[in-house]
Amino acid sequence: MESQAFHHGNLRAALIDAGTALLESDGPHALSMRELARRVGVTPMAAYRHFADKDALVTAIAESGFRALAEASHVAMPPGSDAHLLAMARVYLDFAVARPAMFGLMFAEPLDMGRVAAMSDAASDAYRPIRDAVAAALGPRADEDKVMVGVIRLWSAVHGYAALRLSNRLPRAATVRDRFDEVMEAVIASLR
Amino acid sequence: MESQAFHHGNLRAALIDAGTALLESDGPHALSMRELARRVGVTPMAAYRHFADKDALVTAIAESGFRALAEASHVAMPPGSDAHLLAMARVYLDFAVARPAMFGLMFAEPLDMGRVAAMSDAASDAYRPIRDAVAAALGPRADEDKVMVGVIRLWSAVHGYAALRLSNRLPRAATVRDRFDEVMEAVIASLR
DNA sequence: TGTACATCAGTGAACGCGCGTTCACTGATGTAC
DNA sequence: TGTACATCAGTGAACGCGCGTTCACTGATGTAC
Repeated sequence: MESQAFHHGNLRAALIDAGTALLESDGPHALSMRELARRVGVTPMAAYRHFADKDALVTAIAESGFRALAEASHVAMPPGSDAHLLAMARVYLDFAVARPAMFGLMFAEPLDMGRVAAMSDAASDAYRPIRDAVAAALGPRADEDKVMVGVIRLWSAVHGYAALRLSNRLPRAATVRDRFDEVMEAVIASLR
Repeated sequence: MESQAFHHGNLRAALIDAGTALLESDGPHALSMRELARRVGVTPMAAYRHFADKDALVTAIAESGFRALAEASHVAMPPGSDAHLLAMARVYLDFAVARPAMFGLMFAEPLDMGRVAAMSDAASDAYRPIRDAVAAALGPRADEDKVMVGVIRLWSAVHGYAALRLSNRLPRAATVRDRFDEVMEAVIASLR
């Protein structure tokens, strides 16, 4: 794929990929239209053929993060079991640890979910596995309201742990995986 | 305090205050040495008499946020009770909701706690009330390790809820205060 | 199968801007005698 | 109490930079006939 063609072929995807890489290696401040165009080997203005402005590109990058997270959340394991919930929690934490800048970007702004439809969809895709897993764990007798509270309890705990760990605000001893498992098991056990 | 004096008098504090205000009104991107100097009515270079560089100023602003949070965390209530823990959780959430940009800044970077001593102190001040409250709730028989796990469970839940709420990732119905109380009560009840 | 031409996806130069920070300086303050 | 002078806390002009975005353009592609 190194043709010198005038037409790039898949510039949109290439920009998002370059953005994802740059985000992780140099942080969110490094994300710029010019630098991404440079990395993809294209004129700054070429990006504007695919994104209305910088904000649109950044949003698309965050969106791709949500999609990756949603994909990783499909854990092959009997749904409804405690082990299933724990496995999903681990996926979430592992994602945050492996891609801290992306994780930060995804939750950085109150990205107006109404305005950016695709973003909203991607985020929902990430939300659904959690919801379904909790619903399965609580059993068919739990109504939607109970499921929602369960989701919030679990998600808050996992997200909070991940966020605090990334920002180095947790006591040292807490950052090893076993501590995470211990904490999550307690949360999960208390869910029903 | 509107003297036209050559010497400002308390430039350092004025810059931090202006930064706090600007942060909340215009977001973290708006924080700049030049703009803050402008707002305080001083030459851009004057700020460098008090801060080595921009990073130092921003860190000082985040630090002031931690101090404000720590101060607000001194809840007048019998320590050790569930109500005390719930009240502290509310303080945390209220802080995040009232000052979302500050909250974001405080946890934005893995602010190298070793490098910036004052920052580390301020963050510790914010941590201690939580720790003490959990220790009181668990009683004197709980060893330090047990307390730590309790702190992580509570803090993760509160922080995660706050972070998710600020980024608009929670289901709508979950954002009202009653839902928060419900969730936190469940967490607190399951602590011991 | 061949060609005209509309459309698509880039180029390239330029703009105005605000930023962090440098440098050399000067007015205000406070302390030693 | 008065004054010399070191130090402190600002000024003011300038730098170089990278950015987002504008404008007018041109080469490549693919479709209609």
